Formats: sequence, C-alpha cells, structure tokens
Amino acid sequence: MSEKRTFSISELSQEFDVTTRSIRFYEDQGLLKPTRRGQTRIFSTKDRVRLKLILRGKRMGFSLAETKELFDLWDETLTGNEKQLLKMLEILSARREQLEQQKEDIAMAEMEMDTAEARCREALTELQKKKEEQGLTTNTKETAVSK
Amino acid sequence: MSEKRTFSISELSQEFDVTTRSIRFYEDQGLLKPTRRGQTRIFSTKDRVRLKLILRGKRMGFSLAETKELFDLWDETLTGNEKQLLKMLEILSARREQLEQQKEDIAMAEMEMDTAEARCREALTELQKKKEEQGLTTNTKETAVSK
DNA sequence: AAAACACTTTACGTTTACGTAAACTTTAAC
DNA sequence: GTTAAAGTTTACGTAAACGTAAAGTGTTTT
Repeated sequence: MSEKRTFSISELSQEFDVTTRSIRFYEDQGLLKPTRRGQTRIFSTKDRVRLKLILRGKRMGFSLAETKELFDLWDETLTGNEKQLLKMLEILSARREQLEQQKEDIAMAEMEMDTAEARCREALTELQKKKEEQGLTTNTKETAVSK
Repeated sequence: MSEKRTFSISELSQEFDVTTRSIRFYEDQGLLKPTRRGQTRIFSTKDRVRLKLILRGKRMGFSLAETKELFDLWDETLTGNEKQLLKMLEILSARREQLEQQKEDIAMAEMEMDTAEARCREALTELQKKKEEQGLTTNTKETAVSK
C-alpha cells in the first residue's frame, strides 16, 4: 500500500532545501523519528511527509512546538480513544479559525498592496511626464528636480 | 484630512492586546516613531496603523526586520525617486508571490484538515456503535474495551 | 591502504522577540 | 501634599531555531 522507499538525510535536505542541521534538530525535538542503520539515519515516507508538514507549518507561522503537538495528538488519536478524538476535533476547529484569520490577513494585505502599487505607478508616470517636458525644453544635467 | 487623534502607550496596548514592552521594543527597532511630551510617548494615527501592520505581519510569519524594511522603503518611496519606486514595485511583486504560496499552503492545510476531521468522526461513530452493542449485552463496569 | 566523502555526536554561539525586575519620574486623584 | 497610577530607562534573562566548529565513525573510490 504505502510506499516503502527510504531516504537519506542529504536527500531530504536537497529535496526540501533545508540544512541537515535542521533535520537533525527536528528529530531531536521529536518531530521526526528516523530508524537507524548503524548510526546512520534512515527516513521513511512518513518522515518525508512530516518534514513537508513542518516546513509548511513554518511558512504559515507555526512554531515547531505547535506542529509537534499536532503530530503527537494525531498519533494518539489513531489509538482510537474517545477523549483524544474529541480533543482532536476541537483543535481542528481552532486551527480552522486561525486559517480564517490568516485568509483575512492575506486579503487585507493584497488590497493594500494594490493601492500601494497604484500609487507607485502614478508617481512613476508623474516623473515620466516631467522628464519629457524637460527633454523638450532644456538639456542641462543638473536640474531643480533632483532636489 | 487624516485624523489628528493621539494615543497613549496603554491605549494601544489594550486595543491590540500587546504588551507595552513590545510597543517600546518596536519603537526601539525603528518601527514606530512616537513623539514625546516630556518623556512620555505620544502615538499618532500613523503609528497606530503601523502597529496594526506589524501585528498582521507577525501573524503572516514576517519578522520585524522584514516589516521594518517595508516601512522604510515605503517612506523612501514617498520621496518620489524613480529608483525607489521601481524597487518598491519589485518588492511588491515578490510579496505577492509569497502570498500566493501562503494561499496554497492554506488550501492544502484545509484539505488535510477535512480528511482528518472525517476520520475522527468515523472513528467516533465506530466507537459509538461498539458502546451500544455493549449496552445491550452486558453492564459490567470493567470491560475488555478499556484495554 | 590512503584519501575523499557522507554521516555522526557534542557542545557552545547567535539572533529574534520579547519577559521581568529595579529604580526613577510624571501625572492624576484625593 | 502625598499617595497611587501610569510611564520611563536600564539591564539582565530567556525560549526558539537553528549556525558553526570540532572531532570522530563508517563507506567507497582510487
């Protein structure tokens, strides 16, 4: 069913553009659980998925601790205890709220960037005009514009 | 035109639920520039807006340094230098890419949360069934289920 | 077998974003 | 006028997320 490929630390490092130091740190913090051959780490597809989730979490502003909490909870959830299941549902709902907030933030940011961009372009054509006028009237290097 | 209300540090602190320590820190880092009456800080509406932007930036995963860069650039941009204007447009475009990435991340997260929630609910109804069956057959306090 | 290379552990260093305490000044309330 | 509240500076502390040696252990390449 689920693939049984394995990955070395450098493979993951390259694929996701993250240092090996970081990967080892994530293991240290209990976010990844590679097995060993000798003392060399061997990462499963599950580890790979988790690494992807960790990095996405980071981009979304989640701390490693928060992400770990989710991982742990999800593992516990799989044991099927009712309390855990309910708690998971709660957390999921809380996360959804966070996502809604983030979507709002993004929407606001986009609007502000629109107006910012518009102002920039206005200012640019403004400058362009002045340049043209000058090009027609004078050609001196130092004009009043620069100051 | 733009309102000329002013704000005390505690007003802003309460309105945005952020400690005065943080606000002072933001000033220290050059993100806010309140004037003084004696040595007491007086914040303008512009400061208020910036504080809002700082906090939103944080929720979106931006560092204070990044936000400050934007502020500074925007201030420079207002002086109307062509180079600055073009640079601003570049940065805006880069930010837009980041926002697109974030939107993707959010969409992925939402999908995964959907399936996670579905699994939880399945597991719950599963448990519910077993409970009902038991309720019909036995009534002992200690059943094999707990282990 | 020696060199080169990837991987390992151990451990101290660094940056960011504040927390927290101490000691002081200003302003507002009684 | 004094007390309380709010504000200030100074400065040391801290947690998170790694960076950066240093020194050692396999592996495989020549």
